Amino acid sequence: MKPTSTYEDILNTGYRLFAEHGFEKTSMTMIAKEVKISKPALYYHFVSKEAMIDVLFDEICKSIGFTSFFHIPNYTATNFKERLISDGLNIIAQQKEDENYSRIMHQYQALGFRNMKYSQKLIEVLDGFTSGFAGLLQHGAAIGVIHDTDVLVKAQLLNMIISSIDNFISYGIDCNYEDIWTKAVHTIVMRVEAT
Amino acid sequence: MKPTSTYEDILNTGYRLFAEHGFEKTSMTMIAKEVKISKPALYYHFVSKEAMIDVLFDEICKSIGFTSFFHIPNYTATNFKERLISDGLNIIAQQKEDENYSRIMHQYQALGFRNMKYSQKLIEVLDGFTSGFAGLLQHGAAIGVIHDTDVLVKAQLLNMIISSIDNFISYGIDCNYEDIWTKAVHTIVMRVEAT
DNA sequence: GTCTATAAAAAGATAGAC
DNA sequence: GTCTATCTTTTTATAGAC
Repeated sequence: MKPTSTYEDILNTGYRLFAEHGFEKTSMTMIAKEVKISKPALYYHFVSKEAMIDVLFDEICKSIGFTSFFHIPNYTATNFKERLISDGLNIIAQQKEDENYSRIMHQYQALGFRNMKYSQKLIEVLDGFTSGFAGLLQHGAAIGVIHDTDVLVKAQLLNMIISSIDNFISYGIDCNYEDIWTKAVHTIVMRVEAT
Repeated sequence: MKPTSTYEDILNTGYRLFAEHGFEKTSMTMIAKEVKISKPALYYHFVSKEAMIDVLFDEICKSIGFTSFFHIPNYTATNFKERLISDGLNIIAQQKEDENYSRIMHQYQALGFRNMKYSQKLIEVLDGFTSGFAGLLQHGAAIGVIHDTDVLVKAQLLNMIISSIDNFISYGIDCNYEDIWTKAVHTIVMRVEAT
């Protein structure tokens, strides 16, 4: 999958430049110059600009599923709430760390409006979070720490809050996201407990 | 602001083509052809492609503020919850109606990563929704229909849910958004009332 | 695997006539 | 206000040598 070091170098540089300037405003010339190789050398590794964008997309999609952040078996009756909060905070921390991630994902989202091959995967990821949260809440109900009412809607609300926090961070809006997520978990999942 | 009919024609066509193909993939030639005028005629009305994109952005921003959807004076003790739900459903209905809107706004959001003149206005709109919801909840607390605890966080959560619903709709994800918003209002704002 | 040189197409924008 | 014709720049991509 990654035979040469140049190949990896190109992918990393492409990731950064595409995030910074967008797909259209990033030319193959720019990438070649940044990697310090010639344009034909670049085309030796990637048959076209689109192919490079697609490989990059596949690589990114590998690491952003629900199961990359939430491991249901780790959730017990005693740690359920704290674990849900901290795993969510983990996503937030990761988004804050790499701001190129949000930028490039917005590019793929825009591409998705015109090409289903992008939107399909993105929808899969989003749906994965909803069903992931639903499974997690179901598990919480099974071990008796939360109510089992409206599980799907609650899962969708959690997914939407996490998605929006990511979005707001990418805008550069300065909120106390940790506080928001914590309160969201309390409000949506733990409404029967004390405030 | 809109002297000629051709001018409006260009703006409407630009809105549609930019939404469908993106800013970069929509050339001035395409727009001219679609409006059935020549390219120089197009440049007579808009000094550059960027100027056209900017005018379009201003026009859109005029109509998407919090106050376009929520009118606090209309909220009374008896209709508070129902009004909050129905005004939100109104936004959802509007997003569903014009799918070009979400598409073009994503383009502006992508531009905002590289040019503050776009992100600033977008952030203003988002912040406007948060402070708008906060004012609305404060009003609700003043007339005694909801608790006045965590008003800002609740406002941010409502904003995030509405933003995400818009986002999910633009992805083409098929949920019962009306149900989600209704439950969100019940859960976040009305948690002391009966389910 | 990498290079120099170059093709081929398309973009934004303008000159100047009507 | 609108046109035909054209300029200038930049883009993706390739031919062919090393």
